[in-house]
Amino acid sequence: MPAELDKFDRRILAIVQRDARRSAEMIGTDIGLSASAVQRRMARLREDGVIVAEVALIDPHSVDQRLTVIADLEVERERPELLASLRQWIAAEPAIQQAWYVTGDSDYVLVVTARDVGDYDALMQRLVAANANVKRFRTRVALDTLKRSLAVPVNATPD
Amino acid sequence: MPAELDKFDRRILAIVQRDARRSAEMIGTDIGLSASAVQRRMARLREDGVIVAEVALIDPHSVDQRLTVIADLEVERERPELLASLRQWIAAEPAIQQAWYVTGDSDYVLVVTARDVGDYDALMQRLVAANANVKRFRTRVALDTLKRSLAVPVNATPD
DNA sequence: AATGAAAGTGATGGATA
DNA sequence: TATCCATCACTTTCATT
Repeated sequence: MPAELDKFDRRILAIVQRDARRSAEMIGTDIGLSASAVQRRMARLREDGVIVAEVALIDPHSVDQRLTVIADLEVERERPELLASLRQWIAAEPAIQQAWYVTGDSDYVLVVTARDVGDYDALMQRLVAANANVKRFRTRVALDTLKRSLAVPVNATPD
Repeated sequence: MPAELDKFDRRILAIVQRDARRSAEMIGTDIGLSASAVQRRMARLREDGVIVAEVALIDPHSVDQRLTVIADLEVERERPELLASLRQWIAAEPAIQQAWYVTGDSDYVLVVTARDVGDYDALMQRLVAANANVKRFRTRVALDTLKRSLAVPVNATPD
């Protein structure tokens, strides 16, 4: 399960998590491996779940999603049976991009995308109406997005 | 610049932001278009910057990044000349996946990935040492990641 | 202007040594 | 692992609507 990753695997990961369209041949010349060796490794990395998915990143503005909001949810800890349904609600809502259960006074942190404040407000009203255990939430509007990625440091030169 | 997206474009986006490896032919049969039409549209969506990138998503655990932290930074507003260097510092730091300038009492929200608490602590000490305008920060450790994506709702059936 | 079909190019994923 | 080769996917061209 904790797949052993060597130097080559890590270099492949470093490349494809920036550009998944790059051909195996180009990656191979970059890292000093043949194209088929790169392909084999990528197949194994997918198989092992190291590469979870390959996705296109869309500019939110181009699809009229101009607003990003960080929402902190505070929930009633006394009703654990409602937590599962809150989690399902979050999972099913496309406007919620990311969600963590966190330490500190507010229990969940959400990253929400919306057309405008009205759209966001409607979403949060639906969230509160559908989840009785949400005590309150705090809204922080992103005035500027400095960085937006899910890339992870892979330490490409350990060997 | 605000590219006009029709029903087909939106359906393509809905698909490729979940799976960028899907062939143009399969997408075409799904949405009722030929493979070459799909390819042409995808080329245009890339050209217009609607598709920003196509990337592989890596499981953080498989590369020993077990910790995700939401860090709220509070900075001195009085020294705008230091803000630019803070932004550069954030941009250059691979452990910081996402960063927003937000409304509310803490000015920046960061999503940070790290091996463990020691790794995270060292990062934040470097951040504070390198950026004199950072007054304080708050750390919230993600105990559970419910959702992790940059997918955006595309409203695939407006027409 | 955008489509679908067909031809040409290039990448991929096997088998083999 | 690298090389070879057949297959698949992508890109361009072109005739059509």
